[in-house]
Amino acid sequence: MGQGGKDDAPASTASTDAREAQQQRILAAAMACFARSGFHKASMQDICAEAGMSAGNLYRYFRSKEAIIAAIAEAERVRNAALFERLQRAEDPVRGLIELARCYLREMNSRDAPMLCTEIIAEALRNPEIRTMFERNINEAHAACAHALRQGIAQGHVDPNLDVDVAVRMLMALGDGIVAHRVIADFMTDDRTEAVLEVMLERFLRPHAASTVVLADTLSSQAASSRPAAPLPTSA
Amino acid sequence: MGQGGKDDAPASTASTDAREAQQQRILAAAMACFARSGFHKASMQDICAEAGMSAGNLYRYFRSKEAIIAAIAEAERVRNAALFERLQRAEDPVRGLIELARCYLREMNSRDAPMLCTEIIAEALRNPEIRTMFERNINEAHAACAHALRQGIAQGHVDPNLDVDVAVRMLMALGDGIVAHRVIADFMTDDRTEAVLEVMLERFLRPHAASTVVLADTLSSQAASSRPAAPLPTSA
DNA sequence: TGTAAGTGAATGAACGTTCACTCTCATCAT
DNA sequence: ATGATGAGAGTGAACGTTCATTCACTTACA
Repeated sequence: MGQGGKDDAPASTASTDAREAQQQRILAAAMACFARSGFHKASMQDICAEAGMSAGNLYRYFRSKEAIIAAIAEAERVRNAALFERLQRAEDPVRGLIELARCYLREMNSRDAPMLCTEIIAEALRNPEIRTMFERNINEAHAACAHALRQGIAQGHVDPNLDVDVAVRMLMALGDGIVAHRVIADFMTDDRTEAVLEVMLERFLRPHAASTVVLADTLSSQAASSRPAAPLPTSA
Repeated sequence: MGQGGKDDAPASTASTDAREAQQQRILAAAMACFARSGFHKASMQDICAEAGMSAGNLYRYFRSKEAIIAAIAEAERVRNAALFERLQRAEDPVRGLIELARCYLREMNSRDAPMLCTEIIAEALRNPEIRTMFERNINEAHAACAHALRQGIAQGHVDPNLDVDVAVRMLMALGDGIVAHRVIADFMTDDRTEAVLEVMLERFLRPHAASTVVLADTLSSQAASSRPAAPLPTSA
């Protein structure tokens, strides 16, 4: 990312670069193994073999298996931040979300990525330490999408009757679910999936002519007026 | 399901009933353990302890850990069949799907059920044997929903421009995703989630006044005319 | 008394992690 | 030039645990 030059930074980076390169090698190997077998079934020996490295040496770069998972979480967070930055720059938040979904699906097109993503979710649900590692990622995604939606409401691009926080979580749930189902349902090609997804988001989010009255309960009206009840979880 | 009477079937069921009761006890214990720890981390000893039973005795009822998982898959399949039967009897398929989603969310309201559900999906993505066990469930769900949607299209309740197979998979993905996210996002109460979900399904599935032109590509038109390209997966 | 139900210690394999060790190579007094 | 030095890179056998599964055994009932 940062220092591109060769002889610019004088000292203390010559060996640090090599160290980070090794860490990256281990991370890539671990992601492949975790995707293939899950956090529990993938053994450190598997990761060592995938990284072409002995066990003893691997432990010089990561304190434990858990530390590797934490590093994966951080890498994912950084990668996602780029997606959300593009969303914030979008004129129309709905189009921005559709474009974000497109990019996300493209990134999740490999064989490994969707499996790792689903494994992370499953493990986060039950293991508090893993959940803590990825909670920041989820909260940042939620905050970015919710901000985009509220901005869209203010501009008239988005239905003001929507329960923003729940709607955002629904979209995140949809994304995670699609990523998983695409592994099983091979007829969900990029083209077909993106087309249906675009229709879904447009219809769901856009303002409606007050015909479908089902909305506007006490719940959603309260969410539209002031700050909603629970912008981010962790409390009651 | 079947034999309800007490003295109807004469022989060979007196001890068979006790055997099935034990199997159910083991299954319930296993589901709790799998939900708590995942398929790999939950040990047979854990399941034995949860079921109040020794290891040797448990193996008299299930040949292996995998056999327990297969039995869980079958139990889920039977339970889901009841939901889909109600869907088929619904006059308006959209309302039927909304009602199905409501029931599904209610069933997934416990602490364990969503975790087990997500664990199943994660494991099905990578383990071919587990995938085979649950593939029938997924295909039956897909078939039931797709049939309902096509019926709804014929009756004018559902947008005929929808790519039915992809749309169905999207709804299944949404359901699975919501179930998982509700564990993390405690603000997704039953009320708020059901309200937003109803809006989403209504807007997504209902026929539209041809204003949002985004649909009607070559893909979705082909899916609307005859049998779609891939009603069920497994092939190219 | 025979058959099904139930026990729990034992088994070998595999797990995450550690540790005593070798190898590589820049440094520097000689 | 040379060879001693020592720190970091890398190795792989070994550790104590835990795993799924088995089996010789006891208990309960018909």
